[in-house]
Amino acid sequence: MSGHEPAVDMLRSQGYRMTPQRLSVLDIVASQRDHIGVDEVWDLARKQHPYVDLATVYRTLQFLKRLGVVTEVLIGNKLHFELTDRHNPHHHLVCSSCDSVFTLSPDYLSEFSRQMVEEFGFVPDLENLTIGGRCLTCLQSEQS
Amino acid sequence: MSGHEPAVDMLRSQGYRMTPQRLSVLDIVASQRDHIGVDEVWDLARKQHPYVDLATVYRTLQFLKRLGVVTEVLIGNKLHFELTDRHNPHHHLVCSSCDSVFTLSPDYLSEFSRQMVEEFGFVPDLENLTIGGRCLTCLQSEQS
DNA sequence: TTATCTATAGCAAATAATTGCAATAGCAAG
DNA sequence: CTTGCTATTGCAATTATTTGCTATAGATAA
Repeated sequence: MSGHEPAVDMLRSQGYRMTPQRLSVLDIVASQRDHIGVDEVWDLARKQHPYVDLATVYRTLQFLKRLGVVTEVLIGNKLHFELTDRHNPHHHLVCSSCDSVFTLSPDYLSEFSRQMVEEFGFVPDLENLTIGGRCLTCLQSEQS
Repeated sequence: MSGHEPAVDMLRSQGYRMTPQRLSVLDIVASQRDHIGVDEVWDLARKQHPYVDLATVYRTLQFLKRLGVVTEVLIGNKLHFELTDRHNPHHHLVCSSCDSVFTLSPDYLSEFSRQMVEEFGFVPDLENLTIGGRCLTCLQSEQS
């Protein structure tokens, strides 16, 4: 009915519960074309429910992130989220000057990831990694 | 007298000012063996001055970070800082389970960095990048 | 020295995100 | 359908960080 039945079953089998609030947050993130800020998720969620607490939105997003359902992107100093795209995985590059977000093929970091695991037993969470820096446009428009 | 004369001159020549607060924060970070949390910097700074505002500590640390003098490390969800070590540059890997911090040679990401610049004109700030993930110890002690 | 310019500090308030606790409500079992 | 267990919510408070504004005080030049 909402298109998330497999996810719901998966949750239940793990001892988690599917609540209207969670379903709502998931639907909202899933229906975005792009990543969305926490406050925007909250605003949209409140249109569906008489009241949804902001803390619940935060907790739900972290919960879905832990399950790998959504991906976190740090823009400026606000958290954004997008539905994890298993068919088109990518990393995020964010310009600290203009907050532009660029997506990057995982190919660029797959060797790095492999090395971390192999040499140090450290499994990096590149899925939710935001790499900060300066984009071409901002670098060019900087006097020095 | 405090060992930061070159830095002070550099600041002044750029139009910045060296204040007792800034010098204090710099000294504190520089005297740590390891990275240090913002609140700890604040506590130590207040021992040197009758009053130093927490906002000043935050602003000073961001200021010094922008100049490349200190490096930011995100541990858990608190910012830590360490003196940038030009002779032994490194990245940080942080376990999201136990908050252990591992340092990593820049060699592992130099090729990646080069590619970002060359292919996208994006200059990543790997200096202040914290890579999250799970360390070997935590992975082993996880039931599943 | 003294005057001047303006970067910086203190302060208070705002913003972002997290957390503890008691009440509620999923959901599995009977 | 009812019951019981406990995951999850709402709520309030807390923590972490940032920001706007005004007064202060570095630093340069007269």
